[in-house]
Amino acid sequence: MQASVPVHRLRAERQGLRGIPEATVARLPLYLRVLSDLADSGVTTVSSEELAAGAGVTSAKVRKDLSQLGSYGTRGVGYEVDCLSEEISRELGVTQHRAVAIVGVGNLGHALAGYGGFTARGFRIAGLFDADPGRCGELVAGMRVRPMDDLEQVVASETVSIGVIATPAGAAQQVCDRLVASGVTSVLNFASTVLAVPAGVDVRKVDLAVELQILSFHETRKSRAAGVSAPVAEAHAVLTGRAVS
Amino acid sequence: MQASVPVHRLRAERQGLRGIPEATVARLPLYLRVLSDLADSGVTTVSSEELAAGAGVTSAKVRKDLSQLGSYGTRGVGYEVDCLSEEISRELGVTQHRAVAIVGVGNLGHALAGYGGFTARGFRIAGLFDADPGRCGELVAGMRVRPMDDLEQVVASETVSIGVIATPAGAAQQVCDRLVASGVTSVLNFASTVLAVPAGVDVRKVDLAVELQILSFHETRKSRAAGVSAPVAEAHAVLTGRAVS
DNA sequence: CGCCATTTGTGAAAGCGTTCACGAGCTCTT
DNA sequence: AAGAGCTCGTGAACGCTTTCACAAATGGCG
Repeated sequence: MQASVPVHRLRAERQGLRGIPEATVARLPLYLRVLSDLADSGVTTVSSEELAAGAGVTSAKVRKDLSQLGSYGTRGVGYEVDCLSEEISRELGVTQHRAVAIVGVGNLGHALAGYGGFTARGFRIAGLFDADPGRCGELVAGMRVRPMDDLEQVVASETVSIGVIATPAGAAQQVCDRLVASGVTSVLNFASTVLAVPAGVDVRKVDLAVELQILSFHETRKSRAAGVSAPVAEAHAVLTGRAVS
Repeated sequence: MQASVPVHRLRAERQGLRGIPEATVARLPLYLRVLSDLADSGVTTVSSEELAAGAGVTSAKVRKDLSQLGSYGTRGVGYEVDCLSEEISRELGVTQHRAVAIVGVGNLGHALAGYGGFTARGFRIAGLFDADPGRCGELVAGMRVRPMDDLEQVVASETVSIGVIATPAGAAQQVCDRLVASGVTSVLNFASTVLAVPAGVDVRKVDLAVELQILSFHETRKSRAAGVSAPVAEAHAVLTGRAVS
């Protein structure tokens, strides 16, 4: 029952051809945002040090990350903003505007639909769906909420590749199954449930309560430390410089 | 400018006394949720295997994680649900209901205020704040939106330790500074900016656009693999079995 | 009571990710 | 043209995380 499937060949393939480490992939969007801001400011070149400062990481990390994509920097000068930006966008696949379906138009679904960051970063909301018939037809962020019955048709016709689940936890798995069955191969899950998906489908989970609990842990650590010894609190501060998810 | 502050003593302290690894801390909330569900179902004991299935991790991880808190399991039997649940809650510091301040009551702020998961997991919303005077006084999730001027007073009188930033990126740093100056030592940042904070303050960042971009990367990887060679796609599928954040 | 099935707890090993340190290469100045 | 100064790219070292494998401990059963 241990599911120790061939973990061997995995790395062989990953490192072998075009193998970019997960940790690097998670930081590429950060660099991309900084580059966008720089481009808007008219800056044409940027050093790894500056890029690092903007993204909240170390310059060594920036250089190593970018070296994974190839050599797009110039020694003694830095990176060309436009060129690098384009390169990262291409690697992330955000040049082709991907279609996204949002399921569940409650509080969170509303927020997601109205969130400008999605469209600004190369994503297009192909549809909003809700199981509640009373909510269907409602206008949210300029789009009409559709019934769940339309899901399959929209996913297919709009070639939706990413599904966002913003439903209550109880409905999440069922919704996920329908998304996957319709052809969605990536899921962003806001419900506090672990989703079971077939191989080949990616799931990322965002749980707000978890984030708060992690912060809470460090809070209690800080108060404890304060009552015991000062250097602990100090050392802790250093640790928490990185604010990655 | 490199900020290579004493990274030495850090681990010395972390491992030394009550040093729980970050990776473990990030999973404790997952276990806690599963335990809550089990308790609601009337289950009294649980094995590492079951707990692992519920949390979407491996059983080895569960055992190693829980062993960090001490020995709360019984060999041959498993863990006692109530006992373990209490132990984790205590370690995370969610037994004492922490006060949270939410700044920025736009789309996202609304969603956060109305999100039941916060109060259900031991957090209390001490106040909603917005810079827009037109929005102040408005009722959101049964609470009145307060002007930013009230921030310091509320943080102090309600002993708010966690601040949630749901403002536009432009205002985030300024809001963060005010929160920290008022005494907040943990920040959950939804704005797509890197926040500068003094030592001793924790920041966690949640960026929805980043999550989508990471998924987009894997999508392009999948399509590329499909067009190039089959085994790559297969290996990738194995990789993505884990759906952790 | 002794054995067997079960499951925890944990060293040891392997895998990743980060940091360090420095050579390589570019630009500019003299 | 040569040297100085800067910054990228990268192998090597280090530390954290995960995985593996198994001894230790428990409960049940004959």
